[in-house]
Parts: sequence; C-alpha cells; structure tokens
Amino acid sequence: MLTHSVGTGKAPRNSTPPMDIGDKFGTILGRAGLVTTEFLYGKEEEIYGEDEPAEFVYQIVRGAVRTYKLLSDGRRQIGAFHLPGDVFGLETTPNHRLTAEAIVDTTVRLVKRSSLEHAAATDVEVAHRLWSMTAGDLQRAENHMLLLGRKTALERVAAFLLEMDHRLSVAAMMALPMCRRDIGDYLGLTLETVSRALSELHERGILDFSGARQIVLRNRQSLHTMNA
Amino acid sequence: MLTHSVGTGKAPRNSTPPMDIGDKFGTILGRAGLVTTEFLYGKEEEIYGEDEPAEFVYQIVRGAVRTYKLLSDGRRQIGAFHLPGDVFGLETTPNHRLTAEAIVDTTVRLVKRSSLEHAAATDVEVAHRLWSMTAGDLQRAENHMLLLGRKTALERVAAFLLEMDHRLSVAAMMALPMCRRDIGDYLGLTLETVSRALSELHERGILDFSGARQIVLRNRQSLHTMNA
DNA sequence: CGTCCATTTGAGGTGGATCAACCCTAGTGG
DNA sequence: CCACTAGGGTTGATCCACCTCAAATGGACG
Repeated sequence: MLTHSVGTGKAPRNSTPPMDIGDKFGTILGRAGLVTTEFLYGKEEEIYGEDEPAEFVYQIVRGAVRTYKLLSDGRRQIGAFHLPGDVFGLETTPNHRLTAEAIVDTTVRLVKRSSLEHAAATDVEVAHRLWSMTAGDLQRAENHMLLLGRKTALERVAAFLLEMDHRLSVAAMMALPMCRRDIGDYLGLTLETVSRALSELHERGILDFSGARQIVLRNRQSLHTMNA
Repeated sequence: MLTHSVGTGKAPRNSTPPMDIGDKFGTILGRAGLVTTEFLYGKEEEIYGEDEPAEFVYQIVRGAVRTYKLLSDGRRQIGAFHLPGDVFGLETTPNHRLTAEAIVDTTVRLVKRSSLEHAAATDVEVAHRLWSMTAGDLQRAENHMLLLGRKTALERVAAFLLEMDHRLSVAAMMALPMCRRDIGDYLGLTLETVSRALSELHERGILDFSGARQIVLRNRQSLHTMNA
C-alpha cells in the first residue's frame, strides 16, 4: 500500500547523546542531559493519534509532519506543518490533542515526556524554555485563527508561501513536501482553490514553478502586501 | 462618547492580598505571596493594545473581555472571550500579541508580570502552572482553528452556545455580555449570519430568547450533535 | 415618549465549494 | 528505453452558503 521502503515505523534506529540541531530544544536536552532516540517514519505513517497518551515529545531531524484534527464526517483541519528542527507532541495534559503523521519519510528524535517533566521540575530554566515553546505555538495558532477567520483565499495562500519561504527556502527555491490537499486543509480551503490561487500568482509573475511543488518567489513584497 | 460612569480606566481602586476566586491562578498568587491590584475598566475601554509591552497579567473578577487581532482594513478576529475567573495577557514575549478590551464594565485583578516571572524562576510548581495555563489557551486555539477552518455557520453557532452555556449559565439561563458583531468576529461570520443561525435554532425549538442576549437552551443534545 | 443602537429579516450578489474533465509526471514493468 | 498507469495537479462549469446591502423592528435608556 505505502511505497516507503523504510521499515515499519516505530522501531528505534539508534540512540544518541543529544546532538544540538542549533535550537532551543537541543539546549534543553543538553542542559538536562537527556538521551534521545531516533525513529524513522515512512511517508503517510501515523506517529500518534488524537487522544492517545502523550508518552513522547518529538523533534524533526529530516522530513515533514502534519498535525491535525478531524470532524466525524472526515473534514480535516491541519493545525501545523512541522519541519526539521521543529518540536511537536509537547503536552501538559495526559493525551495528544491532535493526530501527527509523516508527510514524507521522516526522521525524528524523541524524548520520554516523563524525563522532560522531571527536568522541568528540577530546573526552572528548562521549565521556562518549555513554557516558551508552548507560548510560541500559541502565538502561531492565534495568527492562524486570524487567517482562517478573516482572510481571503489569495491572502491565505500568500501567507502560506511566505511562511514556507521563510522556513524551507534553500537557494531561493522552496520544495514543498505537502500536496495541495494538505495545503488546503491547513488554510481552510479546497485543493482546487489553492491550485487556482497559485496559478493566479504565477500569472501575475509573483512566483515561478519548476514542478508543482518546486516554487520560486519572484516578488515577496507583493505577497507581504496582500497578506494584509 | 462612552457611556461608562466608572472613571477613566487605569486608576487603581485598591490593593488586596490575593483572595482566591477558587482557581489555579489564585493558587499561584497565594503560593508566591503576590500582591494584586484591582482595576475597573469601562465598557468598550481598551485594556492593552497589540504589540504594547506586556507589563501586567490580568484576571477577571467581574465583567467580560475580548482579545482580538485586526487586519489593516479593519477586519477583526476575536481570539477569545474572557469571563470571571479567566486569566489573560499572560505572555512569554515582551509584547502583547492581541488587543484586549472590556466588553462591559469590568473589574480585573492584576499582577506585575515581573513578579510572576520571579515566582516562576524560584518555584517550579508556579512555573508548571503558568505553562499549563498557556497550554490550555493553546488547546482552545486548536479547537477554534478547526471551527474556523472547517465548520458551517450553524455548527459554529452551536459550538459557541455550548461554550457559553458551560461558562456562564446561571439557573439554566445564559446572559451573553457581547453583541452579535462580537460573536461573528469570534466565529469568523458576519453578525447577520449569526442572527440568522440563532433564529433558525429558535425556530427548531432548540433555544428560547428572553431578550436578544438572554438565551435558554432547550436541547443541548442537538447542539452537541450539530457540533459534529 | 423619543432617540439610538442592536437585532432581525429580506433580497440579491459572490467567493469559494463542488462536480467533472483533462493533463502532467514520476514510477512501473515490459 | 519506452509505453503504460496511477496519483497529483490544473482548469472549467455550475452551485450554494454566506456576505452585502437595505429596511424594518425592538429594546434600553434618557
């Protein structure tokens, strides 16, 4: 069914001392002397489900992850895309509040939640960094509520492009890991509307394609302007 | 211009030892021995603006507050309504990320942010409670993204009614402090659509009015069902 | 009792959804 | 190496849920 050749998911690949990817989370791990384990998830593989016990916290090493909620009839809202360096699955309640799935073959580092909590209970600096990470997630969620509640389709897609440009552009080119449907479910649109908006921006000379998921931004200023 | 007779906002009314409203925040204040001050804001008065330095953290004693973001052309997304007992204005970054306004005459307790941070830096229990509060806000934001991105007008209004029923029903009656426009800006709808949805629910016998803002729910089950 | 604003209701317009081809490209197997 | 296939993406035509504009109604307060 799935085309990934990378094994069956939850088998650990190896254990490592926490190598710093250059981020706040790495700093936490280092401070607390925590051991992380690397796992590999295949394309489309579920990492955890909504309401499952939150036993681990994850950081992406390579790949991309979507976290989402579903309505009973299948409507889906993606809350966030997680890219290398991003942390997800960090909770203060017993269970995960969204489902997490690998979008492409993805390597994650994971830490036992209990060990993080232990570190936070002993070290106020760790506690503060964890709080800050959750506050950062909240800030993105607040910005996204504004987008979902009040922006037009073109404004949403412009905002998405700027976000992805910022987060994954290499050499002026961004290689999107996710399909049009995922983008739509993130922006509260259908995949057709996303496609039309991208075509529109292409026609206006604001971006170029080299393959549907390889995008070069030609005019960031106009994207910023239409982001309102 | 404003009709509130309650003075000019930021003048302190009195200082009190932290009386516990029976909540987690009160517990924090008590633990840390923090002094709070009560303030009174008039109807429609701004408490703080987006991007202003976040000097205080607020808890509502009486009244109601909306926090929101604006687009440059005036489109508004209300992120949350805050009711008695609720805490707002808690940040880990230097500035507030939304504007806060009193919806009606509102009494708040406030604490210096720096004193809370000091408490968090010395007491991991306080630090954990603050983190949990932010995590709770994040959880509500995630649920609200699902609503804004994927629910129909009727589903949104049903969700709103259940939320308010839960938070402010007294004797089976809920007295909404906010107008239809505020509800619309919270739900990502226009005020007319909110009004029509409420009329529809009234016609279906799911709720009764005694005044536009006095609502009695007659059939919570059907509201839960349509909340998807 | 009159004024003002919130709310309701109506009529018509529209942005994005839905339904339906069609196209493109990467992967597959011959 | 190329034909075939399948899934993702694009584009077109139509629909409809919600928005916009407009007017009537109602309730609170001086």
